[in-house]
Amino acid sequence: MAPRTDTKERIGRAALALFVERGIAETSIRDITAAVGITEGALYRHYRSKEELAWALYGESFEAFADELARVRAGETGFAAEITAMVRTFCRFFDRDPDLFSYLLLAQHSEAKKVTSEMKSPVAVLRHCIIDGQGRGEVRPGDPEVMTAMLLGMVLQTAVSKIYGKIDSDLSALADEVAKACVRVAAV
Amino acid sequence: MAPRTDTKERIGRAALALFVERGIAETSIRDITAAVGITEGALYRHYRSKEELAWALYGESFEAFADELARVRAGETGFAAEITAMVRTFCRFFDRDPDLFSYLLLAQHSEAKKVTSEMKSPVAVLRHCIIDGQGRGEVRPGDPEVMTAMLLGMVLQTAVSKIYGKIDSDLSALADEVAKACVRVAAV
Amino acid sequence: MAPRTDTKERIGRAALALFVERGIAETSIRDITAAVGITEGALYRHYRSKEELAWALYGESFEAFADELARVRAGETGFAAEITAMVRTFCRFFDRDPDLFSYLLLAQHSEAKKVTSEMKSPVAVLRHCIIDGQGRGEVRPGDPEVMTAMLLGMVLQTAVSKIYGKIDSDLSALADEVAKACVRVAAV
Amino acid sequence: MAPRTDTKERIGRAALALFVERGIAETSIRDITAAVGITEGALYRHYRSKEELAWALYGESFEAFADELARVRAGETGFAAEITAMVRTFCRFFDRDPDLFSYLLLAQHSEAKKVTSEMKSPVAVLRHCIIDGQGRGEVRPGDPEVMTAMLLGMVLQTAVSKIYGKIDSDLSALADEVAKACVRVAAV
DNA sequence: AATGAATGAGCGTTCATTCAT
DNA sequence: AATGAATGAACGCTCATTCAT
Repeated sequence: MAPRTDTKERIGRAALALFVERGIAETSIRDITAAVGITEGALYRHYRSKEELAWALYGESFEAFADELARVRAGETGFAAEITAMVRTFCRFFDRDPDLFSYLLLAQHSEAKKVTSEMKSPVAVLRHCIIDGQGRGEVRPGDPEVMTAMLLGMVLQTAVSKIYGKIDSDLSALADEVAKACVRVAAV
Repeated sequence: MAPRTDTKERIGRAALALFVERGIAETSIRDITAAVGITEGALYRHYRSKEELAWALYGESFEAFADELARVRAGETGFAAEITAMVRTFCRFFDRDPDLFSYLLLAQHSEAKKVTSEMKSPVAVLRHCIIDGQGRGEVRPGDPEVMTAMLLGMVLQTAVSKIYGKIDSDLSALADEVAKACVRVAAV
Repeated sequence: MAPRTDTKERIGRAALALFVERGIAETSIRDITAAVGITEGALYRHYRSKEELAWALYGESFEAFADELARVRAGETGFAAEITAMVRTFCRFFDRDPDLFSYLLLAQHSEAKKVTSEMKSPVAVLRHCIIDGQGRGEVRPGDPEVMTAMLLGMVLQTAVSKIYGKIDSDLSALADEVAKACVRVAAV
Repeated sequence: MAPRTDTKERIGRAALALFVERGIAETSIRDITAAVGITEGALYRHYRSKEELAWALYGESFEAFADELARVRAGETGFAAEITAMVRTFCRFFDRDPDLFSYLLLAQHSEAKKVTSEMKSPVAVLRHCIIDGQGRGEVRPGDPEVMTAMLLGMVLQTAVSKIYGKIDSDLSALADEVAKACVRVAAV
């Protein structure tokens, strides 16, 4: 069952890096396979199309991250503790694999449309945290969608600034600062 | 001096709508000219290339919005009043021209790289507001870049949620809620 | 309304010759455009796809020939006279444009499936001739489909033999011989 | 000496069915091996190339059928008896294995060119039958190639009509009708 | 200003075939 | 015998752009 080669993974990593650097549409199959050191036809043994490749990279990480986020949240009690742990998880994810995080950000405009309602979503985990917090009276009332957007925005835009080189430190070093800001925004 | 026709503007509007709907790379010159009702060659009388078209749409609005934001900020005194007025301006801009706002958001990954330091930038206006607020002791100390990212993120991600249909109300109706959240995050 | 160039026609002639010589699938767009002396992209201004090109070449001639055949038949009275005139028309068509005739023969396996029931068909003209002849008692009774196949086969296979170089003379020179054979097969 | 598996035969049958259904060029090695349930490389243990496969399928049956036809003809005396027996043989062949018969018909345009003069050919058997009939004064004089084409056309086009579903009955049920038509065409 | 035919380069993809395992 | 990853060449097609009219 173990694959005989790691070509599929090498294609995935090369594609990820190029997609982030240039954009998906601006990256050709030839670019990817040249980076891996294989010919174009070889890619199609591992991915049926460029679209499937772009989606596989997105969907797999998207759900894996949603799982991790849900697990982390389940280990905490109370809104403040939950959101803090989740922000730390976002930041650690970014620091560990900036390309992958950037791709998830970048691909929002193309791949996010293909996310089905059955799929686990990091945003849904955050939204549930907020809704449950509202239910317990820990989070300000109001449209949870708006609160979700605001907290998410704080985290993601910080990551964007880091990507663009405007922020020097690791995101993990800023995690508690961002988490506290989230609490100030959301807590009653 | 008056243009004999409004073809250039019609190209701009059609391109904007298509760029937002499908993405820049996924929109062809043919798509645009077909939408306008002219032939492909005609576009090149008005824009020298697709790249120039995409950039003109971005850069012009980008600077115009920065100007408006700076003007609005200048009409207020104190961080809370300034940020509130600016958030309202963001929201009004979105409600007035969602396509244009979306384009500015979407084109971040491609066009934003071409923004020169001499150009006026909405983000710079926000950053100066924060730095000045810190100078007056109204805004929490710390890396202003991080605070800028957080406030910007709250506004932009709310707009993204609106674009994706997760939020029903006008953004303007949410402006004060978002502005207050910004104050909670930033104020000492 | 007159076309400014004859490129579309030149593409059609070149494609026809190559399709007949090598087969449709074995002829590439590059083969065709190289034969015409244009680049590949230029072809697509005149035909939307290779499939449309292959079909246009088939369908147009198919219906035009059906029309001619019907007209010729209408000018005669009685089965023998009708079939004789029609066989002559087949033969004259072949001699005038062997490539086109061959293409109609060759494309039977691919293009004929796309013929809709609303389209005029040479075979239908022949079948009606036979059915009407049976109605007047001039043609042997029996499944008209079988009789149609037999008469058609005599004409077409003679053309095939001519294409393969087994027959030297013009097909028109053989028309009356084939027509008489048809009468012997079909007449009561 | 006995083959350990029947893979080669299974490849041949699958290829035949697909070639007839879609055409040779439109059928890929993958299509064939997927239908058989083996991988692509495995096919090359049995056939050296796609071309050889297509040709083997054609040539073997072509000569085998020529043999059968010659044998059947040898069992009869006189043109009418010979042609009748041969037409019956054609029809029985069709009814027994329509895919194979169709393939022989379809591959005329590609494979027939590779038939060498040393090979036995069904058409040659028919032509000899006609020439000998002419020699005995039983068959009308004239270019035997034309007569061969006409008789062959009657049989083959009837088969084509059957393939296309225009004729319902078994071809064998029509054999005597076609044979009599052949006699009317050819006999003095 | 606008047309529309044409260019030339590049795209995503498929294919028959090879070969180490 | 069979696997399946890989090759290398070709394919149909689209694109941004140019230019004679």
